[in-house]
Amino acid sequence: MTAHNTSDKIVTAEQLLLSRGVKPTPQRVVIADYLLQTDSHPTADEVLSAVSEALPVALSRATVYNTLNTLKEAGVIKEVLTEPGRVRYDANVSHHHHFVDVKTGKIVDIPADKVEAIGELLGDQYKVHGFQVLFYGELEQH
Amino acid sequence: MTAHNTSDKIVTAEQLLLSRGVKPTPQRVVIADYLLQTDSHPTADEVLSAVSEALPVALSRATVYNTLNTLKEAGVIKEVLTEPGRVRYDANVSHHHHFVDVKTGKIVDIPADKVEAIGELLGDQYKVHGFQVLFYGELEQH
DNA sequence: TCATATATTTAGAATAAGTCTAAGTTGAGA
DNA sequence: TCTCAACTTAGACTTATTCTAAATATATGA
Repeated sequence: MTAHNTSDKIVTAEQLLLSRGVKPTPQRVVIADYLLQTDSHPTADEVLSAVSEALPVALSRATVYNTLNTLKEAGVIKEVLTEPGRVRYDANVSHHHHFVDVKTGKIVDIPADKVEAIGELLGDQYKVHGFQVLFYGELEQH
Repeated sequence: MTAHNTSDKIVTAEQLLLSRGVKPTPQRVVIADYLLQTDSHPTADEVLSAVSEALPVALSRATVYNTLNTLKEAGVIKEVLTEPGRVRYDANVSHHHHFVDVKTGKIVDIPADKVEAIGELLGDQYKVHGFQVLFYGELEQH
C-alpha cells in the first residue's frame, strides 16, 4: 500500500523507513503503513488491534510499543497528547495543529496556516470552545 | 494562607471552594491552597508529597485524586497535558498557554495576549523549538 | 443533644498504559 | 552454511489512576 508523506511524492512505507534509517521489518512496515493511511490518530492499542486483524501473522503488544517509539525517534511519526492517560500517534509530521471534537473525541488536523489568526478563525467550520497553545523550547537563563 | 485567584481580590482557598459550591474540608482546603500558591504545575504525586510533608495529618493518595477531580469539575483548577503518562494541575484557570522548557521540564504560564501574534513573539525571552495549538470544541455536521 | 443520614476519607485492591527482561527468531554478511 | 547482531515475543513488572468497601466526619431533624 502507498501513502502521501509530507512531500508530494508517493512513497511506500518501506521507502520511508529506509529514508529515515529504520530497517523495514515486516512488523514496522505494516505499522507505519497503517499510520500513513489513517487520519484517526490512533493509540498504541488501536494500532495493535487494527493491524492484528488485517494481518495473518501475530503481532505482540511489545512490538507495537517498540515500533512506535522507534518511528517517533526517527521522525516518521509524532505523538499527540489530547486526553489524560493516552498517547496518540500521527504520521503527519509536518507542522500542524489539532482540533478535538469534545462530543465524539474525533481529532482532525488543522494546517499551520489556518492558525495564523488564531483567535477568530475556524469560525464557520468548527465551534471552538477553547484552545491551548503548547510551546516547546528552552528558557533563556533567568 | 491566602492567594490570588483570577480576579484581583485576595481570597482564601476556603472562600474560593465555597464560591464554587465545593464543601471546604481540611484536605480540600490544603490541596487547593497548595495549588494556589505554587506555579509549578504539579502532578497528583507531587501534590501528595508536598502537602503531606507540610501537614501533621496523613493524607491518602485516593483523597488527592478525588480532590483534584472535584476541583477540576468545579472549575477551581485545570488539567495540563505536557508529557505522556502524567497529568499536571494548574490553579490558574484564566485563558492562558504554557511554555515547556525541554531541558528542565519547567512549565511557565504564557498570558493569552502574548500569543496573539503566535509565530514570531516570545523571541527574546524564550527559545521556541515549536508549539502546538490544541483546540477543543465541536465539529459542525459533515 | 442524640440518632441518623449523607458526604468524605481511607487503605488497599484493581485496572490500564507502557516498559523491561530474557529467550527465541531472523537475516545479512563472512 | 554459520554466526552475530538486530529484532520480536510473552509475560512480568512498573506507574498512574480508579474502584471498593469500610471507617470517619458532618449535617439534619426529632
